[in-house]
Amino acid sequence: MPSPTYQRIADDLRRSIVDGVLAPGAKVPSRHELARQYDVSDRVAVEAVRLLVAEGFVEARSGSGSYVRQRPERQRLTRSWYTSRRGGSPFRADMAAAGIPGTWESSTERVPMTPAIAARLGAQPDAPAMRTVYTFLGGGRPVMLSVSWEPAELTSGTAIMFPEEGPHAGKGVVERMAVVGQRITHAEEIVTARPALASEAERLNMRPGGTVITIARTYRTDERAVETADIVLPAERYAVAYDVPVRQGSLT
Amino acid sequence: MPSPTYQRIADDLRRSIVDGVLAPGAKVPSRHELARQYDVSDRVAVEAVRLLVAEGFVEARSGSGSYVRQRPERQRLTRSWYTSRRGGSPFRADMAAAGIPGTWESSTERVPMTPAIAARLGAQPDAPAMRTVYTFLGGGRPVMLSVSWEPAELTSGTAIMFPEEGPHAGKGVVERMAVVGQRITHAEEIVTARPALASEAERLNMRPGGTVITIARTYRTDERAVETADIVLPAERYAVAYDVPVRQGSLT
DNA sequence: TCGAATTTGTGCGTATGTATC
DNA sequence: GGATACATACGCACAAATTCG
Repeated sequence: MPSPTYQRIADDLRRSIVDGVLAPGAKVPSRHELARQYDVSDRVAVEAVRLLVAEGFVEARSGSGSYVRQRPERQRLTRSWYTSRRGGSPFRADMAAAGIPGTWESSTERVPMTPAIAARLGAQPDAPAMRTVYTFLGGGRPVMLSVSWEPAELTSGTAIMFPEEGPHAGKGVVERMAVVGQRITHAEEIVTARPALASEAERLNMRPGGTVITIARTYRTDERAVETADIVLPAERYAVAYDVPVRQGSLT
Repeated sequence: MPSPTYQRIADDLRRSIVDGVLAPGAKVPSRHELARQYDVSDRVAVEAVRLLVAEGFVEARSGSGSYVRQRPERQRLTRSWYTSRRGGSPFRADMAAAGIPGTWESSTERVPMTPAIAARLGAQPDAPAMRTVYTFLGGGRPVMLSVSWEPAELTSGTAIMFPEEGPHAGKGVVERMAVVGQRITHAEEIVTARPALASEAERLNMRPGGTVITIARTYRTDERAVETADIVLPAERYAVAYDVPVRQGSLT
């Protein structure tokens, strides 16, 4: 069972691209040319190029041509405890490491928890929560989305009720929760990847169908979960770095 | 600028799927039916369904029909130090947690380091290394790939030269390196996601174009890097979990 | 500024092969 | 074996964007 023709053409072009024969920015043969070169109908050439576009190798500009995409360099997001020291935000520290000014916009609302969030926070479904929606900006452009949930029970009526208002704004969850006596000792982060939702792709300036990394983060004290967030970032532009301490098994 | 017809059809179907109107396993209208319903050519219906297939919402079975795919449940891979205790392998522990027997195949060769690997290990390019290629199996099926590199200088001529042979086979890097006096204290893991290479998709039983999570892991002592590995797993079937210790800033 | 050529995006109708039921 | 459905392919057409003389 031979590969279909459009696959074979796509394979040829893909190899040329990864081998550098077709450099980033270079023009991919137009569909007329491909059709001629491979002696096929123009529709087949269209399918081949369409595949490469879906894979992110090629960017097609209507009226102009199709060009080899330059993949952006991946920026590293450090997700370890020591970036949250010094009262700064981890996000700002990461951006600073890349020489980019990091800022964010947010809005907070009091809403009932969804069932999934309630499970993560160990609360009753529909328990009241403060939900804060963040858009993180690197150099003014949106680069990361996050939705954070805190049990209203913990913060209602305190100075940290609204995460991004008051004297503790922008200080990070660990310091804020300390204000109400919650001593966070660790965070759980569950990382995976999936296709971007249409709304996410639009907000993050991604091509539709691109993939995002998601991090489900839950901050905990030794007793309970005090905050959980869903973080979304474009997989093409980011990698997340963890430092995992290794304890030698002294009992073996 | 109205969306093209095939997009509109795909949008309708996608919404039906995520809303549950079309349940997993349900049959998607055939292209003839779609063409009739939307009063378009069958080619347009083909494009619409093809899009959903590429997005992973639909599985097309030739001769039978197109069906709503049920997304597999994500299995959690715990990547924290405490799973490596007790002399077992972290992978086997994770699989056991899911009730699946975990095994692996491997082969080891002495080869020079690639430039990228040498940089990760802090070695000269082309320095000799022991490279071990793993295929991890869950219930007999391949679920994870990994390529591990160790500086030959550390293990040459010792009992742990071949990671999967001898008395220390299958014990994990931490215990093996302890045998040659290397006390591993932490691991760095850099996580990201990208489209699967054709060879990876085939080995992992993924659909072509699917996305994989990659983990670049480096084990270190306090002095140096002693092992590094590239781990590849299907994003649809896995999530990786980290437990991040949080140190309260006592100096602030 | 205009207009022609090029290129992509989308669409139509048809045809053939093959897998499934 | 026949009906159905998907996969691939051909050839053509037109709109919109871009390029360039």
